[in-house]
Amino acid sequence: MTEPGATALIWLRRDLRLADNPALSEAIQLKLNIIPVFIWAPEEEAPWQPGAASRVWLHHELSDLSASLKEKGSRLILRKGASQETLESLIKATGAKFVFWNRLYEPSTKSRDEKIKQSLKSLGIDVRSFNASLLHEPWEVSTGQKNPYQVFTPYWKACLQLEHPEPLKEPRDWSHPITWPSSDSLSSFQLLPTQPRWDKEIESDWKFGEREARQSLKSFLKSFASQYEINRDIPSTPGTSRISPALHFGSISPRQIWSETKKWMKDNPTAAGRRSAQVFLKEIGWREFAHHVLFHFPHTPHKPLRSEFQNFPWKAQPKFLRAWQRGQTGVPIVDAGMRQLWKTGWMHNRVRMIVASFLTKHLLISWKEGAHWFWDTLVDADLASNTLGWQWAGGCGADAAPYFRIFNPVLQGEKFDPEGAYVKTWVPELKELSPRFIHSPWNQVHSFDYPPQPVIQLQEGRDRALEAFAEYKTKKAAP
DNA sequence: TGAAATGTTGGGGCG
DNA sequence: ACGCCCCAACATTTC
Repeated sequence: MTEPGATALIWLRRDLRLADNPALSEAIQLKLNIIPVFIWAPEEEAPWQPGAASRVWLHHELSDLSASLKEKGSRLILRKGASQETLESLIKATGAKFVFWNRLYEPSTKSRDEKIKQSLKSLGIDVRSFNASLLHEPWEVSTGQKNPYQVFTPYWKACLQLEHPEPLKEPRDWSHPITWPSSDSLSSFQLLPTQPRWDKEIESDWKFGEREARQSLKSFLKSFASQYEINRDIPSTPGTSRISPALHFGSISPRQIWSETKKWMKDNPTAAGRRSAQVFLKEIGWREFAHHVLFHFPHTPHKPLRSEFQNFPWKAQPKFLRAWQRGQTGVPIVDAGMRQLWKTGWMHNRVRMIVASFLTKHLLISWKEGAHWFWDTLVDADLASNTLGWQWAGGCGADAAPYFRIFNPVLQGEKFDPEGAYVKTWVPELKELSPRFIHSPWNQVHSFDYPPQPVIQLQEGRDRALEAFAEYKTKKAAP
């Protein structure tokens, strides 16, 4: 290891993988000595620094990536501290002439990275950034009038017209520096909880790392993809890919998903299978759309995209909010979802829509409260998707559900969890109830340790929401 | 990626 | 046999 090649820092962030990692591959292509670096600086993403569940995921992801790098004779250099100073001190310590990274798109990370790029360039460093986490850069897709899209369907149509590059192969090997800079320990990041070790449930529920992510995509395609169109709405079945947390931290990339799914479609020419695969890819599309919207409307994490909702009179209702958070609303499918989230860091997508509608419509609590709770409890928390999803539910976002589209949690339960299997898994108090009453236990006399009535009567909540939204609309129209 | 209210149709019971 | 009514099933409109 005495080659005289120049050294590159590969600043890893949410691209925690070796395959399809353009920053890494480019540096290898240039025959540079590679120093992979991860910097823990959560305050730079405030107020949306990784939440508690997200940190647990990150811990395991970093641990796995570190092991994979070791197998390659490399290392993952971990550092705590401000990103810019840390990079500068690493440059000083290693003599690196190159700093490569893959882009992030949130308001905070985007402006931080731009600033760092300028400042490193002024030091004479060759700085390059790449696209690793989106099929299409947010600025590559625009309407006929060159505006950003605000409606999903035309957005996705436009995306489908574009080329989708193949993912990069995992590099076999590359050059290492002669001496390594020092690294902090992963435990010094303190990503795992201490007092109650609530992370154990998450740890046993998920598998981490790049290899596992690709494996779970493969087994999803093999076992579930052909039935995805139907099964994805049934929360008691493993019908979804559950790939979202891996996508967030980049142990898998959307290009890899796109490419694998397209391959699968070629081998599975049944009409139903093809349709299902397209529906699955459309979900990847929603993620892209969310990044597109956040990039062009960076205020949306704290303000509604549709500005006419700016002063909507959401109610505070801390008691109801807490009941919702803890899965104690007395509405079975809502409580089941909220408890699944609390326990495993994940909630089935169909149920996310139901609990979000219940919070914003029946309880008239702000979408922002929901967004904050999800941010802290989801292992797949992603600012773009979280913001889009919650504004969709609250009716104030891009391509949002109109205010009168209110989910009835009883009907949703009966439709998508007809036997009550999902409810019984997460609300075991109700496991003796028959399917007939499982979604509306208040209709049957029982003595279970479960709220005898929902926090709000469903009819009353629905009527109140319709009234509130309608009144706000007319007030806006004639101020 | 909704649900409820309202409207329409047609089969069958029944005087 | 006929017309009336009921209501389920489906369609459309409204929130």
